[in-house]
Amino acid sequence: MSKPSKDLPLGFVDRQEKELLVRDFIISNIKEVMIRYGFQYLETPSFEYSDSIGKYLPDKERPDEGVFSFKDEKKWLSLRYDLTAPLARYVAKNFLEIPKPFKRYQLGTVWRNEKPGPGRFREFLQFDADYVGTKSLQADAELCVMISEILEKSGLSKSEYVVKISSRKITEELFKKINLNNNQQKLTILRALDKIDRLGWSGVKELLGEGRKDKSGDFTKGANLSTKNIEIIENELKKKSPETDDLKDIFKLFKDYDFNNFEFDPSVIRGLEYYTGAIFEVNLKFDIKNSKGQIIQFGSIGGGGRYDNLVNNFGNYNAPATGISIGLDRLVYALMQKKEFNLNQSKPVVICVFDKNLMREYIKILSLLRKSAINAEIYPEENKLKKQMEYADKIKSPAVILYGENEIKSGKPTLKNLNTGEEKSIEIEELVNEIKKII
RNA sequence: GCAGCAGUAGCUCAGUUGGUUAGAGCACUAGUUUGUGGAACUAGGGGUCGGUGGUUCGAAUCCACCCUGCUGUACCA
Repeated sequence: MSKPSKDLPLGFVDRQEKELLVRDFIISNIKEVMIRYGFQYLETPSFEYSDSIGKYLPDKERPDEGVFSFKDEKKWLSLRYDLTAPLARYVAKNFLEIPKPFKRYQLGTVWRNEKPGPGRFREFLQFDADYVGTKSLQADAELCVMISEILEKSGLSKSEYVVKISSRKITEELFKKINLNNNQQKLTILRALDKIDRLGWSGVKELLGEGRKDKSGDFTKGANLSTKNIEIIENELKKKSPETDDLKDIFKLFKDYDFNNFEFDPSVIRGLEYYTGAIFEVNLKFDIKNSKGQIIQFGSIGGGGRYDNLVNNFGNYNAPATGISIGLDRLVYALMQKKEFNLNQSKPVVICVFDKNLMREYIKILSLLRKSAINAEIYPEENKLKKQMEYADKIKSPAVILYGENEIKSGKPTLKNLNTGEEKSIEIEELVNEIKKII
């Protein structure tokens, strides 16, 4: 009989305490900022009906790739791939009850059924803040300011990240200018423009024209634009300041907020078709390495934008909205390379067991310590002292308490400081004070 | 999906032009110390050499296919 595999499915990972503590630290910053900015906390389920999260199901055995799905009785269910679509569904469902505008934030795991890349997994934690029910660009501006406050609280300096901003309106006007109506072609163009930072203008121009062969030999079909139109696009997108009203307004607001860690970048596209206005992307400005020390194409750690029609997809309510999300695990991954976090939670003092018949005494000491808010535990069984010491050392315990034959006579346990190795004989009543000196 | 690289102990890796019984460091277990961790010393356990098939007297080593991982590229509502 073959044993169960200890491998994990592609793109899924175990996450250990060191990483989780950094993540918790960031989450606590997020919550603090969210409360300060007046966002309310929401949780929606992991599964939604597949059509609710934006996947249209063809008459096939399985829904399209990209999401994890299964068929429940008659309907297809899918694990959510982001938190924005569930929000739109929630707003449409509860439209009459919720405040307008509705500001909500959410932390939740999302799943994507696609090939994982460096720092990208098929299961990851996302943070998402949205502002539903207002067209005001003050909402968009505030989201950028807010995200930057979270990043800086979490340890990034202004020179280490930047919020890039563009607007769907820029490309729309561009399409008018070159008289383009073909939706498929528009998509191809947007995808091409999205790659400027990686491929540079030369690569992008190939993609706008006939196509591009990458170094792996794979050929990507282009948008087949004329040389003249490609030139128009290049000229428009090389402009250093925006000409659309929405961005002009947002930039004015940034000034009022005294926020300046942003960059106008018309190549920010974000692929998503539902964006209708401003688009944001949060980028790190330092190199990220993998476990082998190679510098990798890390991409952005988050982004968002205005999506004025998404809620309307679910019904008759009209709720313009704007939102931003951060991939928390990616942020943690990057942050841990940049900074030493000293977030080790204080480990328990270990009470060694010399004789299981003395358990009553050990538990007395244990209770005393725990009541005084000292993390403590009893080694679970009678064992060689060496074993118990090794255990305490392994978990980085600050101290052990020895209470055996020798100590029982005087009634005074020995407290051993595991950093210095120093041992002291101490009255039980004084243990708490002595331990507090150590930790 | 396409392409490049890789897969040898729990981890990091060595293994010569194909040649007996496949190694090292770290980790692990036991002991030196039956009441003392982190250091040292001694001993020990642990491998379908990613898998399957082929070439060969003989394969970790060569060939084919497959699987897995990494990196790039494509896609990402």
